[in-house]
Amino acid sequence: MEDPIYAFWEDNGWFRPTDPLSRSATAPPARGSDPFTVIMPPPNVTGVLHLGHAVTLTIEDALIRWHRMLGEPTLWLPGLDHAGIATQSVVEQQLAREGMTRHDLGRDAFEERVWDWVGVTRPRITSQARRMGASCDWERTAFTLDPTPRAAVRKTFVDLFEDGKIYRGARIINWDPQMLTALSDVEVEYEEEEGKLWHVRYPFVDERGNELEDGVVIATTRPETIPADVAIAVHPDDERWQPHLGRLVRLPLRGFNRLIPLVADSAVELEFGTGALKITPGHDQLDFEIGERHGLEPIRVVDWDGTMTAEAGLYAGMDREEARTLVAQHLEEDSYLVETETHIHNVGHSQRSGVVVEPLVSNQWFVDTDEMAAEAARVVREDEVRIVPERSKNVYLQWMDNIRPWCISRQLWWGHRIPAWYCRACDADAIITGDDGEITIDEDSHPIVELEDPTVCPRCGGSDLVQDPDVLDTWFSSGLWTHSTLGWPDTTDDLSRFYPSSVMETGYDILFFWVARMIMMGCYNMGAAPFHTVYLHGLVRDAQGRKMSKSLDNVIDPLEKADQYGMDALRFTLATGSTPGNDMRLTDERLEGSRNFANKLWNGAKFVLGEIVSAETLSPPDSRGETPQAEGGSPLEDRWILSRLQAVTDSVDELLRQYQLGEAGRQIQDFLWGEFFDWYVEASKVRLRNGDSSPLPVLTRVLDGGLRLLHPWMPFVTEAIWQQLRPHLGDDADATALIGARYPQPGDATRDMEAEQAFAAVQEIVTAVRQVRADYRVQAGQWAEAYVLPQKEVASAVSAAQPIVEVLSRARPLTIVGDRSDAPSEQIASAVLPSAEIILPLGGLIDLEQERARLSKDLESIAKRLRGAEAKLANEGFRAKAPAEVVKQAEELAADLQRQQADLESRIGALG
RNA sequence: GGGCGGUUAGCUCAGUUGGCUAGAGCGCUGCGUUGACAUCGCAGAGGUCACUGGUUCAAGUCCAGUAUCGCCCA
Repeated sequence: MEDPIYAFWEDNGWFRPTDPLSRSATAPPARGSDPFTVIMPPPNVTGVLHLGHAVTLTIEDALIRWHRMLGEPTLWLPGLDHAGIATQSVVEQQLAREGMTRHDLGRDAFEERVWDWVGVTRPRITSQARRMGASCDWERTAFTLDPTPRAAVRKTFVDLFEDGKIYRGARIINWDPQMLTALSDVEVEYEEEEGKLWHVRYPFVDERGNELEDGVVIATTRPETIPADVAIAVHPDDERWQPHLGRLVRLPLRGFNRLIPLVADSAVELEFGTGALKITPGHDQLDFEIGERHGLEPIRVVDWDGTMTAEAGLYAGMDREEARTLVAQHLEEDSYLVETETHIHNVGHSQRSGVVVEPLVSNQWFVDTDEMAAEAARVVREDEVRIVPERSKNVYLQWMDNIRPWCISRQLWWGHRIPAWYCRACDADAIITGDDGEITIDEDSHPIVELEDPTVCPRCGGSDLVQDPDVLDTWFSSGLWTHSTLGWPDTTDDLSRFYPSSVMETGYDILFFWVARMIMMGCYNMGAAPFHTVYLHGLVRDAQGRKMSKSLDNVIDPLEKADQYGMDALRFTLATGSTPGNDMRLTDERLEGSRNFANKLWNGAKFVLGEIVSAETLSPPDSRGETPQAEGGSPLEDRWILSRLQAVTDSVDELLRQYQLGEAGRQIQDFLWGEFFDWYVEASKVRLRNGDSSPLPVLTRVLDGGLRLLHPWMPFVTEAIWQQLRPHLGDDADATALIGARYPQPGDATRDMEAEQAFAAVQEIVTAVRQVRADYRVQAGQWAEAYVLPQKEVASAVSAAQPIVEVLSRARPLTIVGDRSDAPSEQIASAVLPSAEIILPLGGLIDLEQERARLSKDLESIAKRLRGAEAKLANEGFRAKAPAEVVKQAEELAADLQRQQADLESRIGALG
């Protein structure tokens, strides 16, 4: 059922931003009206659709469909991300199965191989999005490696370079020894692990270099980096070491005779370990900074692949872990190890490969983000960009305010190649060719960065140029996504029309990776923040609340669930399962519930449609009346349901404006199931069975309204039903498809509070009669005589609704009386309600004791509530300070309860 | 160490300007195949809203603190 409907929408052009007034998809785009625009977070091109995507697509599609139905030109722009490191590693794994590495293929052949793979995966991921029902404009689909996004990357890089914000240099970076690439700070995930803290004594030496008995004891978690130590640092306020500052200590490791100074630096934590810190600028960010302050050159002892370098002396060639153990053993044997304690510390792991990240000094490209971050913080702080949920604003601002330079170069082959060239003549020494023929660029080089590929060196005029071998961090191009997809750096119609977009909807887990970068780069390139609102959804977890992961084998495939329960059910479950920013658990039970709702809707609609069709075979459509309005003379249930439709319409509008999609969806469900099907449809049958077709316009109208309201959540089933309903809508058929029909609006009708109150009394009476029947085990199919004594306010409405009360409560004959003496008083079961008293003469079924117990129980609860109400009214403060309306309500309630209490007491008294 | 979030019925969760007897779905109990629907209907049981204190006429809701679980950042 789903695929043909999707094709029907797409073929008719509904996914394009269209003229809101025409309600036909083929009209030219409207220029005047403000569009509603969402740029879709581009899925990884080699990935498969997972639940994170499913949530994104569900929420964005709901927002888009809502705005489309509001008549705004809507653009939802889809795309795909080349996902450098992820895609490259997938293809490298394929090669590994063939017994090859990328180096066997060479760079160009490897890239071709990846493109081949992308050719396979690209259609897969988009067809999965289509299955979800995503009503995005496929004609505008963008890919991060398309010409326009490429040009955007090039232009941004050049601008930032010329601005002095992009530079190349040797800095300490996070190195992934498995993927063999640098990472940015946010790509490192910290995990608490139990490790050891080794306390090591570094002995002082005398003038001749002889080792002395005393020394400085430091605490370290990484003894294998001792060969890279260049100093010992203590806090300047640490009085223990004041007299010793500047003295030398000896590196306490076999094969080393290095003497290093004792320096003071306020970055040293007095409380941690022994208060003294070994300084290893080559393998620690903090030490690197301390080293720079004291003019200490870093030494690199851990190599790119995680083994020890030649600088590590006799430990060279060993793995990091192996060296650690051996160094510790040697320190102990040589009596430099003072103490070993277990220690919980945070260890950084590569987000991609999971291996322990090695901080090391490397030549990389960086973006100095300080100025961009200041602006990106400002637009959020001053609410030019609003973040939902509000609390995420603080998280964002805290990150922006403490931003550090962003390492953007990656030692990969798949991605945007860094647009920098080097002259073989000028930079002969800096261009180093490795054994494999691949080059690396040393620090002392002179990159040529221009908008067009350079052909000659601007300094020497030489034409032998080589391009930087690295590629850019994928998030660099993702950061431009809000405008590169619309044509930037060209000035296109789309760019002027759709930038900035309306809402950026994505998971909170990529707030820093992506949202932050988009705001920085959008402000930088476009001079305006890229969207007005950021909506962050939570993570989908499994039934136990665990994060889904391949290693836990608890990954739920959204499409498999859609096969099982239907796409509408999956979407409804995801959309109503959480509130903004909060995680949700996906369970089969909840999916079943949503499926049941879709099924209920289908069956209910089947009934309504059946009635309409059979009535029309008897009388032609022309003879039917106008669109029903809730008029005074209409039957109570008609007035009630039309008013309730308006009530839920008002509420849904308000909720959607506040991005409360979940609550809005639940309310629509409650309305359709709990009010329309459970009450109105059942009530309508009374007249229909009597050959009176007057409920049909109301059934039609309310079903139509309900389908419209629900469409953004359950597009397929609502469209399928609406297509059947449309021929019967007359003037209300305002579009050829529900996807383009007008969304119900506040102000479409006025509420009829009188009808709502009166029908509430009817519901109360019916429920009470059913309850008494159930208590006395009256056979479900059997009619039972009943009397109703309604309160004055609702008496006429209840009388008018008598046939309905009769059928719904299966009470016949049902007598409505004005006085208790008009009803029987023997062998009766009774109930006292706020709106009425009911009496069922059940004859032999009545058990006096049971009846006494029933009424006493009711009395007890009424009495309890009355005491509460009276206590409230007795409070002088309440009368004085509460709003008059609230006091009045309380008084009415107390009076009501008093009456009920008295009635119950007299009922019990009458039992003897 | 800093910040954020959760703690409401057996389970999963709603409850956003403080004002009804705190709701829903699932599960549970009883009845039921009444001409849309058993993927259903009707009725019912079930909660001192984590704890302590405060503000207020009034607190699940606001404030402070505690406990506990989780997340982010350092």
